[in-house]
Amino acid sequence: MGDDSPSRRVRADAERSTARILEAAEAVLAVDSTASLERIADAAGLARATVHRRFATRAALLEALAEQLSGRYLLGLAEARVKTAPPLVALHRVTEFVLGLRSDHRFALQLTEARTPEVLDGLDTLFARLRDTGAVTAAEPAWSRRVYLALLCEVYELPADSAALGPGAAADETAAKADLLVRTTLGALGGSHDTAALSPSGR
Amino acid sequence: MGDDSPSRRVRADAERSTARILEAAEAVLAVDSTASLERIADAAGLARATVHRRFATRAALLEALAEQLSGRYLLGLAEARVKTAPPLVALHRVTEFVLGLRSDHRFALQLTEARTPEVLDGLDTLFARLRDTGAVTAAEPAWSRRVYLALLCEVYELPADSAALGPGAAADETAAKADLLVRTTLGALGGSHDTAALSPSGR
DNA sequence: GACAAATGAAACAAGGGTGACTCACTTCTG
DNA sequence: CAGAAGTGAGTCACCCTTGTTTCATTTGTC
Repeated sequence: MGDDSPSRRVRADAERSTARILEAAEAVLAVDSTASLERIADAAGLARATVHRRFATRAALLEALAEQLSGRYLLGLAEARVKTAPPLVALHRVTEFVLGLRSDHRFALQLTEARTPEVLDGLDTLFARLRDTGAVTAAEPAWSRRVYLALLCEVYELPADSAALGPGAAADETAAKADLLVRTTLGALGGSHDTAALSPSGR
Repeated sequence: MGDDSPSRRVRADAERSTARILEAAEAVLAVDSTASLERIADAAGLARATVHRRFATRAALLEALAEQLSGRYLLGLAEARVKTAPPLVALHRVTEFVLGLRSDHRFALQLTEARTPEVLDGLDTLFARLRDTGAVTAAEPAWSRRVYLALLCEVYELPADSAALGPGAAADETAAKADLLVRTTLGALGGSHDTAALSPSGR
């Protein structure tokens, strides 16, 4: 799916343009999901015609964007060893990974096509394992996943100096947010509050 | 603000039209917030011209819609005695009231103008009182409010037969959802899990 | 029943977004 | 350096939405 036959070469700056378009699209659409292609092109520092050359239609651009976002999430799930690592550890790792992304998650999660079945399945198996461990009371993984994602958006948009993050949050914002999100999610889902065993000494 | 001078009479069917427009707008815009006025008019069973007669511009319609929604929330807060009743009871009452509304809350909460300062303040004082009671650990009412509203959307969209609602949910769906939401919120915010004292025998 | 209010249908102009195309120009790559 | 790939700027047609207006018709209300 990557390189073609040697006959047709893809120039380096063309790929750079594509990346810049996707980047700009994510930033602009996060603010206003109805923004015109021209505004996206401006944000990317390119002409609108160039956007059309990369992505034939607006829908194609959105699709590519969704695919990219889904890919990032999948990578995070894989790196966290969602299926094998101790579920609490995996949850923490996924959370830190996702919060570390520059994506605007409220936008990303609204993008229907970004919620790939694979991503959802990954989270669901994680929450199923958390339930089997007893870390979570909620029976339905799908429900747990929804709660987690909803809280993810709220935590993500939390200002860095919020008191909700606890003391010393400025030191490592992402870690503090991950702690808060894990704690809040487990509490919401009726877990036994043993999260202290996770955050303290280790890192 | 209701009746005018006797000189100008507002016919009954006109008010009915206005109500139908707002109703249809809420339903249609909840699905697609960029839906055209024509689709709203169709859903209301009226001509687009009539919509324009009631609301000069699209913005005016949205504003009226937001005002209506905000009014409903304010009514719920008032009826729950947010400022005087025992906070846990008030929280439960607000929740039941809001879940009983036919509004699509995910849409309503996205509608910026519907989040009136009054509504936000009402919730914030409620969560401040919950914190003072010890029912909630989270220090910042604003954070508690955000968590509550985020979970509200998820609970609201939960299918009636979801296992997350627990046994016997079909009996009174709204009550079951309210229980779930209160329990989940208090858990998320680190409350002492004494919610059993609320739901069982009373109602 | 009479009068005024309200509506439906239709046409209209204005504005904006999308997508396709051309052509001159710049920038990579071999 | 030479040719090909990529880009910018401009134009064009098309469609959809918004907002306005007109006129015949229906519907409340007194």
